[in-house]
Amino acid sequence: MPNVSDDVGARLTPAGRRLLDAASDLFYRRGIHAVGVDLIADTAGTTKKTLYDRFGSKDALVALYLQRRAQRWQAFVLDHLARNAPEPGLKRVLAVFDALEAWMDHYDRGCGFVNAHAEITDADHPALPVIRAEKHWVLDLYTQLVDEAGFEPAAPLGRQLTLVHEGATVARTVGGQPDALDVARSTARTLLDRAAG
Amino acid sequence: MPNVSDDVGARLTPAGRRLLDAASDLFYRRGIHAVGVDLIADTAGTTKKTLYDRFGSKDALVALYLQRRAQRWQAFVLDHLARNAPEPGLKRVLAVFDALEAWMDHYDRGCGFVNAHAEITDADHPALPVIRAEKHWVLDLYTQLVDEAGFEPAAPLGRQLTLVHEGATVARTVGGQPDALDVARSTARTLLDRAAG
DNA sequence: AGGTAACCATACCGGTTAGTATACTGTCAG
DNA sequence: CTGACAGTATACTAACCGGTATGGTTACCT
Repeated sequence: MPNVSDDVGARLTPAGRRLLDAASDLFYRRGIHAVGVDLIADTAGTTKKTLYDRFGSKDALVALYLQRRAQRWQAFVLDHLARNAPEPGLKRVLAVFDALEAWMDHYDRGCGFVNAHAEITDADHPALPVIRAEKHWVLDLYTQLVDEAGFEPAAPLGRQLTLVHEGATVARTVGGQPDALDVARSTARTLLDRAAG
Repeated sequence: MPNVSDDVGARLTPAGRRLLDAASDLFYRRGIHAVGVDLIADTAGTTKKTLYDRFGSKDALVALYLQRRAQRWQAFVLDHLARNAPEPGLKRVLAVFDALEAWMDHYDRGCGFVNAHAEITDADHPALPVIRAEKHWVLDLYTQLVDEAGFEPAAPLGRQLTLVHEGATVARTVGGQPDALDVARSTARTLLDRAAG
């Protein structure tokens, strides 16, 4: 079952929170390599000293940025499902695509995890497990929702819907197709319809 | 109709060719921001002077890298189709996913265009039109193949298959699912089956 | 013979990179 | 009272960034 733990930034000091907020915004909008620690410290209204006292390294800060982003994204989806489609079934599965569309209305630079993965080449980077975990969470979410909706076996259908989900994200941002999520929903409906038939 | 023009690097001088070769490999494997012009020149066994004499700027070199990558990818797909599924029909549509899988056997860092898009934030960057064009080419390819296979209307089905295509690329690399293309093929088969029914 | 394109080598420019060092101020708890 | 913690401010390192400048050497073309 998808689970969302406590907020990553909950135990941070005020300056630490400002740093993580500034870094998150800058990393997502301008990329990781393009944003230096000096800019992060200046934007947060503090100093590099405090940044390294709190987070130890830029890589750790990057990992924390993605960890908190994953938590917020997951909480957003679960909240959307609870509000709009609380009962198991086909409608609840399709509501994930609505949640993705609503999420992307606030973020126009695509998937922060895919983007981070593009910039990280070091196999030991602490952000890599976070990225993998987020992708796994989406797969598990679809698989579980499909299972709860009564489809059997659920795993293959969950994997198919995950492809559509990721493809829609790329098509909308990189491909420049504003209505990519309409296509995704129609695709998902067809796949679910077929599996039910 | 998908078209592939002459090789981008055809008119380059020997040193220019070495520079573009080195830059292409480095940009794809390590990312754009992480690779400096000094490293490119050293790897190519030449100097920065020659790099700027030939290409004018790093941005222009990036655009050329993506342009040539798009040409090679497109030629690879069309060649694969001509060899393995020369006749219009369902098999020819599905063969694109085989081509994608074969292509990705050589490249383990995902879609170079999605990765480049993640690093480029300047709206005036000369590489952006190249990225858009590549994504558009894939969409046109699927739409045309579906049309030639007799599906009507072809456009919606082409868009659906494009989502599956992009999603499989992300799932295989970022998601760490080695068999993502098996899922993509089964998904595509279902969608085509459904549209034919 | 003279021009030109291609190339190599080196040095330089101002600015930025991640990360560390030093020194000082405030607050709060034992 | 004292030590620990959070913070600010500034300076510093050594390396790297994209881009430019200077100067010289081939080779080919007219």
